[in-house]
Amino acid sequence: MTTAGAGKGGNPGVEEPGAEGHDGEGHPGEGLRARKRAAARAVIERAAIDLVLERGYDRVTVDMICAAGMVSPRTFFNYFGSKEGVFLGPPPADATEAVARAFRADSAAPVVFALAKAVFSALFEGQPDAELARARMQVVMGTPELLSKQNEWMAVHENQLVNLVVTRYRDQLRTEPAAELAAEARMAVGLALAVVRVVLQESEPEDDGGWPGAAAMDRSRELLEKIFAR
Amino acid sequence: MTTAGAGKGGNPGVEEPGAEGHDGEGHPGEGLRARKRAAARAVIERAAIDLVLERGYDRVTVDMICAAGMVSPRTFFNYFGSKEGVFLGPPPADATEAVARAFRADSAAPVVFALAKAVFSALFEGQPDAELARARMQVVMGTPELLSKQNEWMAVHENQLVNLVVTRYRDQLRTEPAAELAAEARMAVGLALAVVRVVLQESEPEDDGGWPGAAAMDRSRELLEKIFAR
DNA sequence: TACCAAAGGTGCACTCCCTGCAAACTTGCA
DNA sequence: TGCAAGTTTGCAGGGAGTGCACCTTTGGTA
Repeated sequence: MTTAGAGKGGNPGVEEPGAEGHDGEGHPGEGLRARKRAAARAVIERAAIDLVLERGYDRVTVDMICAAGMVSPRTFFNYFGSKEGVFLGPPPADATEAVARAFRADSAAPVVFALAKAVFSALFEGQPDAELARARMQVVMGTPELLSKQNEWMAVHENQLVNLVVTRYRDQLRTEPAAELAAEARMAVGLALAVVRVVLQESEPEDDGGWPGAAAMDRSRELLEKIFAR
Repeated sequence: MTTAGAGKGGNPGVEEPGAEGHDGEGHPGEGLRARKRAAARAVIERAAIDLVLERGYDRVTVDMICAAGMVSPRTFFNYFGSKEGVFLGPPPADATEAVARAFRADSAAPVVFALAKAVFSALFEGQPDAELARARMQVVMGTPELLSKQNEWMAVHENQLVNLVVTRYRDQLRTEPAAELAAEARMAVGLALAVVRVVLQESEPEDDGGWPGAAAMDRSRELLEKIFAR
């Protein structure tokens, strides 16, 4: 959605065939239709990731992925909406809610870290296949274009995150004028996303397998304090 | 550089005709050749910006810009390398050096703010025509795709910025192991870029005319302190 | 002043991403 | 078994971006 096409406008144009979004495998009793879809999806994703891992993002064409995944290009676009889509997973719509949930769940941590953690868990949750998730990560981290899209992803939802934070401020009975709170919230969100980006880049793909969890987060916290201590 | 083309790889492929980069108007005594180039460049940029302001980014095609700017599409790409290029200005290569200079120049301010300020000045410096610069800004801010590219721009050069910061740490006679310093620097850069992004978004296009200078920066500083005070 | 080599601009053909549309094919179900 | 809804696919086409060969303009020179 960056370049071609006449009347585009963004991921919204991706009207996935079935109803329930992006499952990893297709729950057993969901009808042949749904299972087939999920399977096809999985095959294509796998093919795409392997291909890119092997040849690099821009030496892989959509046609290649389709050949390997045994679908027509048209179907590919029906599923993922764009070449990037197959690597970045479903567009934010679904994910934002997850972030909100995670954020509200832990009201103890300082805003910035609670937020960062929430974004993280949203980024990694609902991915049943750890190996696949890691491979995907590796691809995204290693491809500036995709990384950039990831960030865009975050940027698009900055507003919702800001609202989330403002709400928390309100819950903390803070009484500054709305504009003040919003400004502070915006900055907090910016910082949180920065933390996410940094941690994401720190963590090498050949890690222990899990995703950068509390450990990395604590470390980044130390760093922040150090930076601001002077 | 996001979508099309076979063997691309990035802005690098933009081999501008002349030598000296992107002047706004062409210094009087530079030879007819250079002056013409600069003039053509200016005309195209102006046309592009006006067009987008009027119709929105993705309702403007490169062909339209070329028609308005009176050059062939091929020439357009020779000049700017991509549709985005005409709005984002010259790719980082030139700009990074400017950031480095600005950063080194003020060693008094805390790292994060010195860095943010430096990026700002690099972003806006060397643009003789304030009105044009503002219009460009307006376009970029109002177009997610372009905004995302801006960020990519920053991301690509994060490493160089990190080195810059590490060097400063060294100058401050800090003795932590290299890895430590690098990690801290990376985080600092991340924060600085976050500040830049936030300030950029805060400042509305219909501002007083200048670019978000020290004022906004000071404000963001207050915010940061507030956020970390708890 | 006429001429020439280099620099720059263009047209052309082609690759690639992506979309709308309608035909063909599957599946779920009565 | 038959049909309606759900899916896949082919086709045609638009828009970005590139390599290449050719033509025009400049800058300088004899």
